[in-house]
Amino acid sequence: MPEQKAQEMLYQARDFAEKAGVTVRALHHYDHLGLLKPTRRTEAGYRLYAEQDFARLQQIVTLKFLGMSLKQIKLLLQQGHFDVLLQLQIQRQAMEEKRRHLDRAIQAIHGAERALASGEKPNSEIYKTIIEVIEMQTNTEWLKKYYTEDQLADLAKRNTPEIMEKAQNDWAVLIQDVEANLQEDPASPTAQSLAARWAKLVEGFTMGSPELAANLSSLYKDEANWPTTFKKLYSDEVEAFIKQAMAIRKQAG
Amino acid sequence: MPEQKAQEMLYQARDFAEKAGVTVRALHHYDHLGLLKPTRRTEAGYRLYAEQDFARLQQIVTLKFLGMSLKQIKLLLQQGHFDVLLQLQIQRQAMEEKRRHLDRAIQAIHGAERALASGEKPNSEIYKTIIEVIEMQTNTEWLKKYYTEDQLADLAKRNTPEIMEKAQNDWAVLIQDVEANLQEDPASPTAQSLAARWAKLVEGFTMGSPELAANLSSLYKDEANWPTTFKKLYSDEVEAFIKQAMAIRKQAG
DNA sequence: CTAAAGTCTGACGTAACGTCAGACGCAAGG
DNA sequence: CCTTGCGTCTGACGTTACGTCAGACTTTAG
Repeated sequence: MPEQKAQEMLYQARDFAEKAGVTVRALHHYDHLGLLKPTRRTEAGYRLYAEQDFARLQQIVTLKFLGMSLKQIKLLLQQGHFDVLLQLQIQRQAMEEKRRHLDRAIQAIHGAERALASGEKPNSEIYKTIIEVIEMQTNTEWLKKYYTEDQLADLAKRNTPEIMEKAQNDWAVLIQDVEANLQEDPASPTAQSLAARWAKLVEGFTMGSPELAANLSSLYKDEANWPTTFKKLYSDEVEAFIKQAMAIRKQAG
Repeated sequence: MPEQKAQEMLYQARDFAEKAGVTVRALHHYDHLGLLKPTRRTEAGYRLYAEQDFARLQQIVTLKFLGMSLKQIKLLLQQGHFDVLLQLQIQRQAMEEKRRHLDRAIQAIHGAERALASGEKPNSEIYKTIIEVIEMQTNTEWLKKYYTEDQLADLAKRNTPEIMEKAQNDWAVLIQDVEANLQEDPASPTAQSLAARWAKLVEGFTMGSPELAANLSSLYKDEANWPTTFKKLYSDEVEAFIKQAMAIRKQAG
């Protein structure tokens, strides 16, 4: 229950905490760190927070959402905002690196799930399979069988690591979506929309170059020689479904 | 230096650690936790690791890469692999959530950077601006001015949160790339490739629907009424450049 | 034999609170 | 006036995965 004190609106710990979506214990903690001291205390020592405290708490919560440590936050808030932006940019770069790590881990699990689900690997080799997937992510030697050095260099220049990893994820999401819609008619709008996304991803990789498209095609035909973990990026059902949908798309298109 | 002991190859702490890319201290720690005990000890108490220990250490490192805690790893390794896959899937979901959080934070910083760089907001309002960006991510009320409920519902159904966030990021990356190539001739291959990516993203949003494309266009024309943080997703220079490149693209294509 | 390196076992420090525990404050009912 | 019940306060320990000493050995090269 908020307290009316003359002109000022004061909040007790619990109300104040709820208003900002944090716990009372967190308030204690911030107080302890000198990060946010309540405006006033009652004689008995109860913390009383005012509106201005709320603004500060907002900033703290926000910066925490952005991944900053309380120590950094304290520094930023006490030394004013003359380099907050720079700090944020540094912070962003750190987070982008974390995201790359997460992406690789997620992809690795996805890859292992597929390899094990396809039954080509026994469940007992789960660890080996995961390690293979992880190594495949950083080792692209095998691609040289299908592309010239020039083409790979060109791809590498155009596709930064971030874009590559995002593309991998795009594929994973799309394949999931397709799998969830295998019962659809390949001519249906849903299927056609999936086909459109598929075409878009392929084009995103070849970037309109017919040579690349040709090599990509030869790569896919040579399934027998792929590294084990690349096998079964998608199931035969998915392949068949997309093939049909694409045929209809071309006809319509 | 590895020790030759009859038929067995034994490694001392440091060599073993380096072989696996961890620190000696980490080995102590794992030993302490009972996660990885060395095969043997010398009389003086020096740890000696064998090949079989290496396999186990590999698994530990791998699962750690996948974001598991040592406690979880210990459980998994001791109870055999009969539900490792399930654990991995659970783990993946947790990581995907972390990824979403990271994405939102990164986008928020990006958004604030743009808003501040464009000079429409004074640097002193940096916190307010960030909060606005974060709120805009979860509040799409303003879009209703341009799309019908039906269209928004349709978009929401087709574009899961993950896809939306990824798309936002796609745009950010592309815009960065364009900015880095403003000095190019809009007819150059580089520029045309950027234009292709641009068109692809637009199509990814409208999914081929002419109504959506029309609404998107009207949204962009009504720049004056966008929420502040949506302003200047890209600079006027970028807009002009892409306009030219797209014109040439249409002509050529 | 000595100095330089490597190893061992504690033990404290880190980040951001969660979770008691023990003591006190405050308003309402008996 | 006293008792409940609920809220708050101040420690203080627990958590995670080691990093970083510190003090005492062991091993090895010269």
